[in-house]
Amino acid sequence: MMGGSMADPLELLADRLRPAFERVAGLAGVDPVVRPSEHADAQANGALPLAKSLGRPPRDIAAEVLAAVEWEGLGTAELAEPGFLNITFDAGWIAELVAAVAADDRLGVATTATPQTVVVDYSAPNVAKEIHIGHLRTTVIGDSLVRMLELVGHTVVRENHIGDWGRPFGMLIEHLVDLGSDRSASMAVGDLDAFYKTASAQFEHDEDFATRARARVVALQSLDPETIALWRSLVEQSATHWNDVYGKLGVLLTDDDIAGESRYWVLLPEVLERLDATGLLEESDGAQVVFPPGFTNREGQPLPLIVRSQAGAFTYATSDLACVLDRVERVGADTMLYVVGAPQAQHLAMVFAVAEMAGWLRPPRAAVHVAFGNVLGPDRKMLKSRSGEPVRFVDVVDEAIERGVAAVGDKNPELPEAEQRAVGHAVGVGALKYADLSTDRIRDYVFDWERMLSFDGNTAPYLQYAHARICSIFRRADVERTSGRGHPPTIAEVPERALAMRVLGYPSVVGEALERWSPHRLCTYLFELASDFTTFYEHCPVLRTDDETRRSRLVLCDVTARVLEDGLGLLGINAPTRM
RNA sequence: GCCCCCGUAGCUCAGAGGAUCAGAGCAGCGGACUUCUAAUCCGACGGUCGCAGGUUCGACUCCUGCCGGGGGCGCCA
Repeated sequence: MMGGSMADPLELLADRLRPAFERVAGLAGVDPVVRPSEHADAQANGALPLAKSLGRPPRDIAAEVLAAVEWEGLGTAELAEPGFLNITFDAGWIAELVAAVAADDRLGVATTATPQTVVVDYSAPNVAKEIHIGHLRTTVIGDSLVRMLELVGHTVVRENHIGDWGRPFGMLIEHLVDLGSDRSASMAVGDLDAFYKTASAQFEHDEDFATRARARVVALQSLDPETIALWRSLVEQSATHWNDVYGKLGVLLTDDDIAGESRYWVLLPEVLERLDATGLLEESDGAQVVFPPGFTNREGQPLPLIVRSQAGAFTYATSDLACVLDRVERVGADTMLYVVGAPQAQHLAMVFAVAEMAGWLRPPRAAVHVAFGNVLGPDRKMLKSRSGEPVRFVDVVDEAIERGVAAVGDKNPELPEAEQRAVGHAVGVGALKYADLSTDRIRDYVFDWERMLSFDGNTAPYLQYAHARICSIFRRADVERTSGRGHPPTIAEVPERALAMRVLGYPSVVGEALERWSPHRLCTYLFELASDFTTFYEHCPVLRTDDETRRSRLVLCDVTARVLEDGLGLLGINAPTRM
């Protein structure tokens, strides 16, 4: 799934060293273990692990490799004890690579040699329920993965697995009926949670209502036209609500991506039949179950995946299995990503295990749980509103935008008002998304407006600011951004070299982020890139220097800004040209 | 009780293909604005990488056991 690179000096170095290591070792497939180094541009550690198997001192191996490699045009290498090779690249070589990247619309990011169809399951709000802070991570992480996968050339199928089916819909529809169809239209703008709660409370306390609700479930499942119409209106009005959030947030999901539970419902009997046909289905306490090996319950007994309850109802496990079948057989998915919270790990592991047992999920076809931790409040507990309710997603996005606009207006009051709003929107939403994406997804993270909106440190505004400064340089320079592309810059000063090297690492980082399904890898890189740029900016005048240096540095500025913009784009974050 | 995840500087977090990785940002301290946007930069300070063992030439990184925090564990999704 790697993105791959055409210009990463570390990869090119590894390619150059590998044959030498293999020759010296007399083995194939030797890893030269090339890494960034503090003592040079790169180090090759490959001699160390080889020492034991070859029974030779690592320094002898390294010395032999050093002698066997053609260094001309690439750089110089030194041997360091006990067997490292420290490599310093020729400035001219780095400059040529930068020129190649700058001339490339893709900034060196190659398309994959093995394009796949990848289903990305993310966001998953519920019909007639408020979309809340708990949906932030899945939405933002999933969207970023979609963008990265598309960039490297995979066919991506977004699936928004909304909760739009099941028992609760009896009471929800009955409540809608009670409100009257004329009032139903206003539900979307009202409080969805209030709607759900009222229905739920009435279900518990009003026996008549509960009876109607139960009957309504039956009507729904027999696809009674009137009931379906009511159901559809609930779905549509809820969609309006979350589409509002998606729109403000700048998320790719549309109504076309909706693949809710209702879609899989018709496949449930087939799931059972097919499980039965494979002989996996067992009866346990009156329920139909499958026992995937390796899972135990409280008593240490085998833990079943229940696909049909005692009462004869299908479960969400059945639905998830149907989902696997659909994605494999209809969509033709090679890889299925489930961007779902970490607590679901066991459930998903069991579903995947059963799908494998049934032969629906044979390697290399793979299902991956892209798990993530919680969003925590300042008290380090799950973020809640003051009333103890989950925080509404729309409120968070609105506040982010408000804060972003306020910050921009505060820092740059000269900006025309319309631009202040647009830039503020990008800054606020960027800050929100970046705060979420920049932490290793498996961990919980602490939600903090102050920190995410700070212009210092590893934040979106800092990256956006670096980008805007570069754009400002070009406005002042009054030259076309494209003018220097393809011309090798002069790599003389330390900050120029550091910046150039960093730029060249972009494709590998995209590959790494995809390999681990971890956008935060890309965030770390972009922060380092922005830091390298500001150091360069402080120490290397671009405009106030001789023409030749100016031309050279503008090349670095241009390519840096493009990597920043492109990288932020992969995170779903806009890079304004002015802040 | 069993299983999963997390534990790195005062705070928030990187680093997990073993070695030349003890890192960044923030806060605090000391500097740098007749600016290419100081929304920034530079410097010093700051940690027995939860604890204890083990494997190895070498462990923040791998293994085992503890401790602490969070989560999951049959008919809700």
